[in-house]
Amino acid sequence: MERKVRVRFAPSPTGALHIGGVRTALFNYLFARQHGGDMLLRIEDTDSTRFVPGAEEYITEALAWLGIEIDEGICQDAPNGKGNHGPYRQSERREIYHKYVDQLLASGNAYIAFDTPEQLEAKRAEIANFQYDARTREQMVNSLTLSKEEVDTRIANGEKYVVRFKVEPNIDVHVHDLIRGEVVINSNILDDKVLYKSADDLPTYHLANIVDDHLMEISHVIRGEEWLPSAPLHVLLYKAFGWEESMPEFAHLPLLLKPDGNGKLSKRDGDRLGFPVFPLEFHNQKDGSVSSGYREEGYYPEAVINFLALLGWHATGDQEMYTMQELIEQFSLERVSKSGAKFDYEKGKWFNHQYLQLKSNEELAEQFMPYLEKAIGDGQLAIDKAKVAKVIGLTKDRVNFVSELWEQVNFFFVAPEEYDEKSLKKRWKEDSPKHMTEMLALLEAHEDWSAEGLDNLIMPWIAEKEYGVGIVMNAFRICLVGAARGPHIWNITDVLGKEETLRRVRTALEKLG
RNA sequence: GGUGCUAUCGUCUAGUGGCCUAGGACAACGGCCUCUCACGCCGUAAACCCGGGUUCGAUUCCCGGUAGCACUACCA
Repeated sequence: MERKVRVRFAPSPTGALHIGGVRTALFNYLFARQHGGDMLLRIEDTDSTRFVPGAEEYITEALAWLGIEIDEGICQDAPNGKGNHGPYRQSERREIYHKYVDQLLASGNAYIAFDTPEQLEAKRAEIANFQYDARTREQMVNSLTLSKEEVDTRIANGEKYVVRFKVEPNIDVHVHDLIRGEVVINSNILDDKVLYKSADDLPTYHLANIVDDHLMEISHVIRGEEWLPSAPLHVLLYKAFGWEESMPEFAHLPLLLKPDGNGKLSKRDGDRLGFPVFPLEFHNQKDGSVSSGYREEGYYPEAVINFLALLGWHATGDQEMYTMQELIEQFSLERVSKSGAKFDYEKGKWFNHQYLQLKSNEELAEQFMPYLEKAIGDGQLAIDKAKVAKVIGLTKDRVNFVSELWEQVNFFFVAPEEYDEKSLKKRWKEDSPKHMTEMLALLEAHEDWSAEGLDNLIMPWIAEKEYGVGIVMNAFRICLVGAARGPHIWNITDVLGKEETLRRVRTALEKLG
C-alpha cells in the first residue's frame, strides 16, 4: 500500500494520438503529480502490421506541447527512453517476453497452439459463438491434444504457432476498480487469449502489458473503459505469474463519445462535424492523409487541458477554469464519472476564448504577426508592433482564436475598398453625404485629435444641428471601417490618426456620393 | 447472440435520504449597455429513463425493465 505511485501511458504508434488518449494521458499525469509519483511513457508496438512511421514522435511532441511531462520512458528529450526499467519500446523487449512466456508454459498456465487462421475461421463458421476455451481446446490442434514429440517436430519444422493462456473455467474473477468498485466476471466467458505469436516473435498486448507493468513497477493502471472487459484476464495473468501481491490498482475511465448520435468519438466525426480529434496536425506517412490538430487550429494547450479535464471529471464546486497546477491539486479518481462523455466542441472554443483573454496584448501581437504579414503582404513597411498590440487590446474580447483577429482589425491597417451592403442599406442614409461633408470640414479645422477632443467637437455639433447621433456616427463608421462594426469610434480615429481618417472620409464621399 | 459498464437540463456536470420549488458552465432565447458589431452583465426556457421495493421521507439505497455504450481478433 505504501509503494510509490508509478503510472504509465502506453499508446500504440498506429497513427496520431486520439484526443481520448490525450485525456487518458492527462489523468495519469495528474494522478502521478498529485502523489509525487512517476509518469512513464511506454510504446506498445507489438503489432508490427499496424505500425505508422512518425507516430511515436507525434505522441511525444503532442504531450510536450500540452505540458504533460514524462518522467521515465520515451519522451521528446529522450527518444530512446530514460530511466532504469527500459527498454520502453515493446518491440525491443523480445527476450524479456520469451522468458515469461516460457514461465507460463512451464507452469502449465499456457500452451502452444498450431491452429491456422483458416482452421479457426472454419471452427467459427461451424460452431455458433465459438470460443477457444476449456470447452473447445480439446478439439483443437495444440500441445494439449498433440504428443510432445509431435509438438517438437512441428516447431522444429518451422511451423507457425501461438501460445495461448489456459484459462481455468468457472471461477469468479474479481477486479477492483477505483472508479467502478468491484467488478466480478466468470472466467467461462473468457477465451484462451493468444499471448505470443511465433510468426513475428512478439507477444500480444495482454502479455506484454502485464509483464511490463510488473517489471516497471506500475502501481496504478489508469486506462480507457474499453479495457474493462479484459481486466479479468489481466488479473488472471498476474495470478498465473505469482504477482498478485504487487498487482496494480485499476481505474477504467469513461469513454469520449460522439457529439451527436451514439458511439465512441472517432476521427471521422471530427471530419464530419468540422473539429480536430487530434492534438497536433498529423501527416500520415502511410496514406498521405492530413488530419487537423488543436494546435494548428489555434488552441492554447492550457485550454485543451482544461477542456479535457472536465470531460469525465469534476470537482465538488462550480469552478470551470483550472490551471494544470490546480488540476494536480484537486484531481481524484473517485470523482471521475462512470458514464461516457459526449464531446462538446463548442465548450472547447469557449475555453480558448477565456485563455486568450488572459494573454497580454504584446503576447497576442507576437502570435498574430504571421497572420498579419500574410494578410498585408511583404511589400508593406515594417509593421509597428505597438500599434498591433494596441488594436488587439481593442478587439481581443470578440475572438476565440488569434486567427480570427485579422477580420476584427483589418481596417486599422487597410482602408476599406468596398462597403458592406447591409450596413450601407441600414446606416448610410440620404443625408449621410451631407453630414460627412460637414463633419469633414469640422475635422479638418480641428487640432485636438484626442477622444475627448473629438467627442467635444462632434457631439455638440450633432446636437445643435439635430442630426441624431446614430445616423451621423454610423455613417462616419462606414467611412472608416467599411461596415457597421468594430470598437468605439474614437478608438478607431485615434489609431488611424487625423490624416488617414480624413482621407477615408473623402474616399467614401467619392465612392458613395 | 453473450458478458460487462452506465443512466440528472440539448451538452459537460453538482448532488451521496430531508438543505432540491434540483445548483453551475457551454449552447439557445430575451433584456441591459451602446454610434455599430461584438464582449460583458442580467434574466428566461430546459433534466432526476420507467416500474416496483426499503423508509416517516427517495434524484440519492435495493430489485426488475428499458436504453446507451464497450468488449467479444494471432489489434491495441
